[in-house]
Amino acid sequence: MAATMKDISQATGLGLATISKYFNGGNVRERNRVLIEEASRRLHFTPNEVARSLKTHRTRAVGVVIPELNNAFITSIITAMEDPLRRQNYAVIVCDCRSDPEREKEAVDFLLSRQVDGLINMATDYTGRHLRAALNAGIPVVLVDRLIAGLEGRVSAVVIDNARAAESATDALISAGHRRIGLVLGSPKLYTTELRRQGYLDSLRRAGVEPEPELVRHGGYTMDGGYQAVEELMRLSPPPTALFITNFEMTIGGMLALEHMNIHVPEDVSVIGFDKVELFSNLLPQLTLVPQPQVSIGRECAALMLELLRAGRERTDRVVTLSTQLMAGTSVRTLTPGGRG
Amino acid sequence: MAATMKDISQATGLGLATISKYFNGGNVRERNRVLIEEASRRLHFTPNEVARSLKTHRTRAVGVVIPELNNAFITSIITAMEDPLRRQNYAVIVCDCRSDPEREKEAVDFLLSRQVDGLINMATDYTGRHLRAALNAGIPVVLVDRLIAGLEGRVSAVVIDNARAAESATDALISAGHRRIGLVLGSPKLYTTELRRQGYLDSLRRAGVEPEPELVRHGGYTMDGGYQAVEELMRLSPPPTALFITNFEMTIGGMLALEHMNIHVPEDVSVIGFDKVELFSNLLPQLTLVPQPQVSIGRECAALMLELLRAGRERTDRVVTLSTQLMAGTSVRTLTPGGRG
DNA sequence: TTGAAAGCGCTAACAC
DNA sequence: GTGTTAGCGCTTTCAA
Repeated sequence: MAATMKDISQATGLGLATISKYFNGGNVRERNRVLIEEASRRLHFTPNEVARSLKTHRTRAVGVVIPELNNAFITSIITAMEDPLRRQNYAVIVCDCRSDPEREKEAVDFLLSRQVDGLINMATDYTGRHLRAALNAGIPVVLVDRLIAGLEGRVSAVVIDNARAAESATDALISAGHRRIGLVLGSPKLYTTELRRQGYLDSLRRAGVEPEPELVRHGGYTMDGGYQAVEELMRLSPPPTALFITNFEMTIGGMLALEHMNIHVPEDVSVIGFDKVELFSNLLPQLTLVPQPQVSIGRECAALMLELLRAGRERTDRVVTLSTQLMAGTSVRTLTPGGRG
Repeated sequence: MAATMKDISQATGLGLATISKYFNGGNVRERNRVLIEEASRRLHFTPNEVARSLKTHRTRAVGVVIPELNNAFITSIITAMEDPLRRQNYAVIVCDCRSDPEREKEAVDFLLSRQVDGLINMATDYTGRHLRAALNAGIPVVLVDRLIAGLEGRVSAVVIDNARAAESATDALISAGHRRIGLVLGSPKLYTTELRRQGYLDSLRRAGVEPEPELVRHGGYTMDGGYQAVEELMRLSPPPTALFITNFEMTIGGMLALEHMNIHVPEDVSVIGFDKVELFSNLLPQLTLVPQPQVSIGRECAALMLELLRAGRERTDRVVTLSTQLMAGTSVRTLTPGGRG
């Protein structure tokens, strides 16, 4: 059994309150400080966080609920947020819900029963039903990557400028002379999917290009989905002269599809991808893409959460929108004004 | 403030003990069961796990300390272990130490102060110093992927048969007629590195092939490291006729190096890789490799931990070794007996 | 089966 | 600056 403050109290002859105050940064007479430190070392004492939590009603734990742990985009965000949180002595409890709304709700309830001080959530359930209990409990919630309609003002969030990102990518293709631009999106209804669709459509509209439904495909943000979507797009007649693929996995899948179909980039088709994942950036060295700032997203999340936690009841929820910028590679070819074939 | 048992007690007119017993699966009169359930629903009551932990000295939390969260091999193991643990109502607290022994020790201490019931660790510090406090505290420790010399009998572990895996991969190259086999390892001294080296050397020895130090390189298990190691190996004269690359990242890096050097597989050089990561299996479709059973590793870890947790003080630590099996692709070419060039 | 009561290890009044 | 004490929400004897 580990040593308790009582043990330190007995060993030093000091009262419990003094020991407690010492461990909470209070002022203690130099002589007693030494006594306490010595006894603590000798008895391997560390304050029991569980007891502390019960008393203070704060666990110094934040729950993180994500759709999938096995995903480089997500883990790089988590890695980035873990650091500042841990530095403030917060434990991070990660729950992966496999993109299942049912499990997502279970995860939230589970975390609430563990009395986490705050919740960070890349939401699977776009209705936000799973968060109700957390909101009722009054703990701060920070959404990441995806906003939830109807929760405005009740939660904070960190997102990127999805619509603008998609718009400027499409703009780039249009200014290179492309008119027939294939779009590969994630699952319908997902926050990011819809905003990226919006940006694409806005760009087309401004350029006076009539959107063609057959050019828009859903690849479910998976590699297989991307593969299939690109394959289908390139089988159209005429095929698109350019593709905009809106996440990392689908971009990899799409590039594979092109390779297998023996279609060259950018000679036969121009491509703009999404996300830059460290490990694999070398795989697609020359791809023009919209990198997401995962590290900033993660840090911003942590900072926002810490701020909310500090503010307590008087907190003000807010949405942080990070901007992105197209990163030019050599995968976009400028079409000569004359022709298309 | 959330409802407590006291509230339920008042609402139902029952004693605290009865409520508690109900929530711990004890027998309660039917009429009271209904009362309790009704009141709990109405007041949104869930037992406060923190209070429970303080009383029972068990937090139902296990700490997981890993070198890096941003790693597909590791996340697939964690994903696999999270499931069974959560099903038993255990929280999983993951700490990533960035392969820094200092941070690793901090993570262990942090988790101990949170009174985790057990520790799962893919160790960075091969001396095991960081685990001392955990062992003193008497909580079960399960090592994953890497054993630590000197801790035998005091910890459990789940590993693969590294030496045999490397041996059979090398055997395969040797029976295909290769004698000059380049080996790309992780960092020296790491458990897996040394055993894989061992297996390679054993295979050569049995075949009567003199090992050549210049053919063994360390790529630090990173993609860049693999790239560089393979580049160096292929610049030797004569270059090796086959390569055995001992993890996933280095295999990707190595394949890139070969591509950039315009060296074809298997025409110019045979390759056996390591690890199979779902997302990217399609990238190297025909590669002969040694897949690690990440899912089994994760599940086995969870099962072992749950077993140790159940056994309490009378637990018996043990090491689970999972076997691997070479997965044939088309990246190994059989050399004709006559020639080498 | 149920209830009263003690106590897990700590914090925070409050009095000194 | 320090000590005394009540109590956080729960589990667990023990007696009824």
